[in-house]
Amino acid sequence: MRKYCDYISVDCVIFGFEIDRLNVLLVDRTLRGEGESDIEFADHTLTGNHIYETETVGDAANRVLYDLTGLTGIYLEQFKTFAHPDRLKKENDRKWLLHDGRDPDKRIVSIGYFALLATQDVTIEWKGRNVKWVPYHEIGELAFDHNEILENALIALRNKAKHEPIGFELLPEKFTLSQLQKVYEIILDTEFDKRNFRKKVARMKYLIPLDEKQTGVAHKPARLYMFSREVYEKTKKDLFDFWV
Amino acid sequence: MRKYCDYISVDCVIFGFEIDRLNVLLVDRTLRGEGESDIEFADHTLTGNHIYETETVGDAANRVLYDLTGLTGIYLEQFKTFAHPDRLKKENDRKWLLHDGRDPDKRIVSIGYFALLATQDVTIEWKGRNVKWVPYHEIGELAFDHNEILENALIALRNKAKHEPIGFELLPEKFTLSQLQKVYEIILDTEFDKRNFRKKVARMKYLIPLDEKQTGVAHKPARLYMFSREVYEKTKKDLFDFWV
DNA sequence: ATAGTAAAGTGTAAAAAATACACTAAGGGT
DNA sequence: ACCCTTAGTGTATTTTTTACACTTTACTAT
Repeated sequence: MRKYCDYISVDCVIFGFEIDRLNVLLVDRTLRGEGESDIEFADHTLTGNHIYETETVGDAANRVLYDLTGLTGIYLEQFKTFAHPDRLKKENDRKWLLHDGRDPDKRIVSIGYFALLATQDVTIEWKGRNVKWVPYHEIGELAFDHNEILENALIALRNKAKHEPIGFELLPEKFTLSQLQKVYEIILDTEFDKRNFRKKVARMKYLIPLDEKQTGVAHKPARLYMFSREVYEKTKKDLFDFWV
Repeated sequence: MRKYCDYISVDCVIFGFEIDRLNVLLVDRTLRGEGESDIEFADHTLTGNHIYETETVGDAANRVLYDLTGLTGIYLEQFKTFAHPDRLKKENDRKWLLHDGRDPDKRIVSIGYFALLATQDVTIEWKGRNVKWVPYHEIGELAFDHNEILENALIALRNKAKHEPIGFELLPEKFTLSQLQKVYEIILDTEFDKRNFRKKVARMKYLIPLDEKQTGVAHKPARLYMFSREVYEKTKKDLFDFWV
């Protein structure tokens, strides 16, 4: 059996977009005592794990993602590493570490990744685990230093989204322009004018209009679009955005 | 005496700009045998060190920077973490690790930082160490995985430079517009039209023109400018650069 | 003093992009 | 047939980008 490296871990901030919300996949940790309703302690954490001794960190992040969602090939990006000497020294942290059979005194490096996917891509059967989608703005205090990791993930996501077309990763393969606009409005916490937004994206050749329309909606169905990574790679200008 | 944490290290890619070159501060490692000119093995590495058991990673990076340059308050940014299981398994790596009294079989996480400063800010007395400036394009094969770390540092620097005003960090406190233009041309490996560049930066209020001119040049002396971080923080738009 | 030289500094016209703004079209639900 | 909801579209104005070449200034060498 493969052994874990007991001082390197990955934490994945799994973002999932849904209609008009940005969700994060959290692990619901509830320890019960003797009686069924007798909660000893409860906490939420990001998804994460130690890495195997011979595994790359990227592979470990993909493994965590797969174990919790059943998905592969998901957009995943390393954004920051957390190694503060006191990062696992909050009130309950010691309890959880002991409960997980980890050495609570060991200094653990956690390498942060964020993942992007459409909430509905995680199917019911996987949701049965002790894992759940929580809207970003409703996330309270998390165990360990996971609030800090989460904040940094959102900052990284924002910065990336401003300069590279990754909003698509949060949508199903086929999407409408209104959905795309909403993704950016939510990530960047702003609003765009519909006509100007469309004028702008119309210039991006990697946004492919399909001969297909939305179905099952109680209003004029919108045209569907796809993102073409190939066209993007070919046409992206290595632009000097300059500092503003 | 403080103990090192033997599995966490920082590597600093220290960029220094000079006239029309981007330099990197490298450690010259040459081991001699019995005779003085009898080189056993020689290599170059980035600057780095293990972190102390109770030290933050950022403090460790600043410490490395201080030990090698005597400078404090330098622009420093974490850009990526390297933890591949085989990252210290090249030909000579084992020799160096043993030579440094490190366990060659231990998997070591290295957290990468890049630092920006003006080459001339590193004074002669510090240069006496086994450390030297090497122009980026003249850097050959480095020990360990340091070429990979270096490449990633440059990519991170480029991306950052496109979207945030950090070119100033590579210049002395007072600089000319031509120097600023050169910095960006070198970092981004491109050329700008002088008039258009000036028109563009003229809009940035945090670029403060001084009532001072260059001295000691054999041509029309240029006006000097300063970067005002305060004005920048106040006036920066949280702009949607959008993806191109 | 004069001429040479090296980089500084400056303007304009044309094209492209950003901004502000409001109505009609289409389809499903009742 | 009517209503509800979202899709989809155009124009005028301002701002930004782009392409492009000559004059100015201070020092240097004679």
